Amino acid sequence: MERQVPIDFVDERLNKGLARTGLRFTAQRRHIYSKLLEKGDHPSADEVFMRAKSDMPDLSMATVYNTLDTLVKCGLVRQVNHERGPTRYCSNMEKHHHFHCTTCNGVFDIRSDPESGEPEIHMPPGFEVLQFEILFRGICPECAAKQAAEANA
Amino acid sequence: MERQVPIDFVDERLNKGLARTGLRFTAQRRHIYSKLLEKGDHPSADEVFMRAKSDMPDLSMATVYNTLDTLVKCGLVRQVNHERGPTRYCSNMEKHHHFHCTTCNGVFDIRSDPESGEPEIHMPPGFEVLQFEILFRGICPECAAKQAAEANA
DNA sequence: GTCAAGACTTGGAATAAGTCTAAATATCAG
DNA sequence: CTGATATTTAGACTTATTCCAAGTCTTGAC
Repeated sequence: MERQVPIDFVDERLNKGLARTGLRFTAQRRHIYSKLLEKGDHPSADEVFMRAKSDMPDLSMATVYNTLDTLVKCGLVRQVNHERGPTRYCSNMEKHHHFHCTTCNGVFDIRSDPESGEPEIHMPPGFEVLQFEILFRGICPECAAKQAAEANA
Repeated sequence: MERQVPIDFVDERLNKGLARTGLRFTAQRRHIYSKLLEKGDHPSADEVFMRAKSDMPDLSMATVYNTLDTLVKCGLVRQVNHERGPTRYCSNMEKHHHFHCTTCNGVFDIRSDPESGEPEIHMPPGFEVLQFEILFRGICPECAAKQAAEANA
């Protein structure tokens, strides 16, 4: 299940992401990010902490939370919240969707078909979809109006 | 913003829902459910508590949590979790999707076009969509296999 | 109607997840 | 190398939710 992620790849991505936002490159950020990429699953902050701590024993939980937030801000990681419970993190930034198993609570990536430009979904075999929901994110009319008013002030 | 919800309507729905699962009709369940229907928004448990408590001062927070879970089980209410933060509740059970405003954190219902059978989405004017995600729920291959094995045992 | 059995509600204690704070440490530009 | 600033850390704190045990209400049987 473990993926070998070349450290240069981690460094390059991380550097780019951090540079974009003027943040610093640190050993902790590199370590946590590489742990996320290594196993491309959807761990909670707690799971990230345990995985990362085994190789970096002085790491603190606060740093894990800080770093995860940082990675999200840098656009290197997505937050995933589909249910009551701890936030999970997803290091796959390719356009994709999620499948949430209501039995084991697992989260699986479902990629949009990369061939076609269309948002065609290719559900991998074995997944039984009982329900789906589309979640839009953006700016609501009221907030958009406020922002427009401020811009004109 | 308040909707007048005829109490008979509340009672009928609630009765049906509870009957399906063998649960009892109580004053608290009726009260909380009618509060949810009255203002068709997406309140957190805490907000529900405050709204409901004003008319029913002895109501406890524990009952609000219990009742919300009960209503979810009865299929009268949906849980909504799109971000880190308290769970929200949605009493609109018609097929629809959600828009999450990243500025004010508000949640808005986006209905699937009811005319066409197609999952065509009609985004109301003023909403600026920056991103969207499809969330599937169901059973993953591993859990499905386990269930099948158990069924054959 | 009365009663027992079980369902429901309640307040408060307990837990889990995440945030905040202030001091120590690391990084970077010059 | 040094100062300015960003980052990390441990632990206290807050918030959201769950658990628990005692009391109350509902219901069906008589």
